[in-house]
Amino acid sequence: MDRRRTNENDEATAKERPTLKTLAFMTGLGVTTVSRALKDAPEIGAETRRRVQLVAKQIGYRPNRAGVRLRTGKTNVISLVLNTEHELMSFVSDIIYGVTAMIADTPYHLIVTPYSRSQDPMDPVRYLVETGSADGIIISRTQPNDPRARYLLERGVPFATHGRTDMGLVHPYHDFDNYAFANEAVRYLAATGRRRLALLAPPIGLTYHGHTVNGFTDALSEVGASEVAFNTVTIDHSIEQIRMRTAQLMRRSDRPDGFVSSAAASTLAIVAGIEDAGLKLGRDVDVVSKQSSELLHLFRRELLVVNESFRLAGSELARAVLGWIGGAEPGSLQSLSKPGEVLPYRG
Amino acid sequence: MDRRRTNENDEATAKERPTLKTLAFMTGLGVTTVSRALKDAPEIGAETRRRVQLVAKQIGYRPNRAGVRLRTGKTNVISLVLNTEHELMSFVSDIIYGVTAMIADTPYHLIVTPYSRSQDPMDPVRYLVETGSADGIIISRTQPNDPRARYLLERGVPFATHGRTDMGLVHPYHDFDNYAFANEAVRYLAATGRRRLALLAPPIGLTYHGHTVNGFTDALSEVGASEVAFNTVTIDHSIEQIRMRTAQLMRRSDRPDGFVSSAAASTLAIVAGIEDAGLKLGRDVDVVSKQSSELLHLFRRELLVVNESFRLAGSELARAVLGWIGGAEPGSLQSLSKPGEVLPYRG
DNA sequence: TTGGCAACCTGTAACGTTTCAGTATATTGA
DNA sequence: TCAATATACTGAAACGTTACAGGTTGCCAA
Repeated sequence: MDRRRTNENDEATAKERPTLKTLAFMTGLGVTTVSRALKDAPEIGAETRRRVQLVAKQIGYRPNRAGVRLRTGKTNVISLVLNTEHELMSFVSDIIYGVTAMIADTPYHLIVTPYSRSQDPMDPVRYLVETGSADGIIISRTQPNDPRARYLLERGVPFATHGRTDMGLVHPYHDFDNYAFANEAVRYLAATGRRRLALLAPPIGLTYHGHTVNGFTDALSEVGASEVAFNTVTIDHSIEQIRMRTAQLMRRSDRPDGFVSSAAASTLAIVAGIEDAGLKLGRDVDVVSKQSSELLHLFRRELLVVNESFRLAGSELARAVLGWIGGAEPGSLQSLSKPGEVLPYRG
Repeated sequence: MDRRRTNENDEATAKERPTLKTLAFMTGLGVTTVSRALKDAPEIGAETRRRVQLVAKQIGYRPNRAGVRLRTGKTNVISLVLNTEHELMSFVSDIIYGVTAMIADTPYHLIVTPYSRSQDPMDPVRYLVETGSADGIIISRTQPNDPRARYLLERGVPFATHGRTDMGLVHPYHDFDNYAFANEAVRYLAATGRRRLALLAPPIGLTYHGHTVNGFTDALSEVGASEVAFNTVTIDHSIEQIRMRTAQLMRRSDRPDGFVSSAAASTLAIVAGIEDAGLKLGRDVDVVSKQSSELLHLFRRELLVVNESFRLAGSELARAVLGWIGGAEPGSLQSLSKPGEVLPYRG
């Protein structure tokens, strides 16, 4: 069916959505002039410009996205690429809010492009590039040698990564300083007398796994504490698995007296495992955990927390992508968020 | 700048993305024929049809979204409208996954359209409709008399609501049976001897506030238990406020011995408040709570939970919207999800 | 007066798609 | 044999936008 408007002439009191043609008719100008006037082109007279813009505002003109996109290739879309199995709930929610807050006053829309375990993480990225579905892309779960980043750089598609790469290539990113987090967590535990520490790390393969492990081990040797290996699970594992492994670990004679945990949900599992083994948090063992919302202290007061804002990450990532689209240098669009102090429960 | 391709003729080994014109050249047919062949139009010869489709698949032809959208008005977009202040974290994450899972094998993209406290909830909906930005809309935080639903029905825009309305108008929805939830929660508590119950309800104004309250009060009179008013806070309030109000309540002599809570995060606050008052969960008071992920039992084993799947909600809402777009009767696209049993901690 | 030039404006074409109104060829009915 | 009809295909136009290549004025210098 053809959805063409019934009033072929735009003279009728247009109930239809106004277009450049409508504006051209109303102002008595050509569509070209109207188009340029709306973008403040210098070859349009100042008075005409103001007049066109006034009328446009009055009748609520909004450029047709499909028209612009077809003609220019510009989609005015940012895509957030998410793994549907392994992203943290709080991550998804907060990063979306961060991104949408940043693009709120722009013409950009946010589309969410998912991929699942069964798929190559490259799939959604390739899809977006090949179909020209977005002007900019945000990817998470960044790897040291990340084929997605490499591919996007090759294609010249603006993007930003949540987490850094380590390929000698320059691109926008936002990252939380997980080295500092793990380092400070260890120091804090050591300062309270804990000497045998275990780390529940991010999944191997992601860049911040390395950062976290390095921060952890560096601090261990600096404070003279030792590590109790706990690398059969990562924060990608299920609650049940982490809990079971923790309980297992805590029943050994060489059990740790301190944990550093990279994710809040995993921390719930660690604590459950500790208690399964009949031990008591705060007495037998301390746990320092990252969290993105203020829930862990409700869970157990004895927990020690470090806050990481995913909302900030979302905003920064969106800012970076928009900046790149706007012509800024990719190298100038990198940010690293420092962890705050390790926080015990405050009254 | 004009981004027109350098090879004006499509004869060159097209490094560019193939279009109908490319296919037309390769098959020796006209673009019209190609277009129709791809949609299995009956007036195209069976052999030609197969040939075109084969070539299209071979070279990876994908219709240009902007072209289709400009010509037909079809956007192939579903928009999820979210409140950035009050949606639950788990809700956002799971509903997005549910929706994306359902639209994965369709040409649809999901865009997230946010609105904040300061805005009229109608704003994003009006924006979407006026700019024709989506073929279908999913809205949450549904009200008994919901102006968004009324508006979308008037405009004939396909949509589905998370939660029901009560305006005598028929439209697709998915809802969790919160009446049954509250009812069964009360019965369970009563069966364990609890007699003075408090309800932490959804925010007044949303339809499921009424459902929940009704299920609660109906069950109260059926089992002969009494209500302890707890309506100074709702699940929209902050953790701190709920906690404080709970503690306040629990210090009164006529304190409740059972709670029904409509959201997991709020339950954490309730428990904290209970403990602030020096009381013990499971001994002095029991709490039945909805949850959307299996975390509450890690938090306190004594909690009693009822599961609500937001992922299911996302899938069902997407299915409903797609169904409406596909021409199904709105009235046939309604679903109500029954709560499972109240679950105590299982070893 | 005229040529040159700046300032301001305009028509046409094109992006990729679908619909409309055909055309050409083969097939049928009488 | 010829017209009517069915089958298979096609060109042109249009959706709304922007880039290109102009077109008019009016003014100034020569």
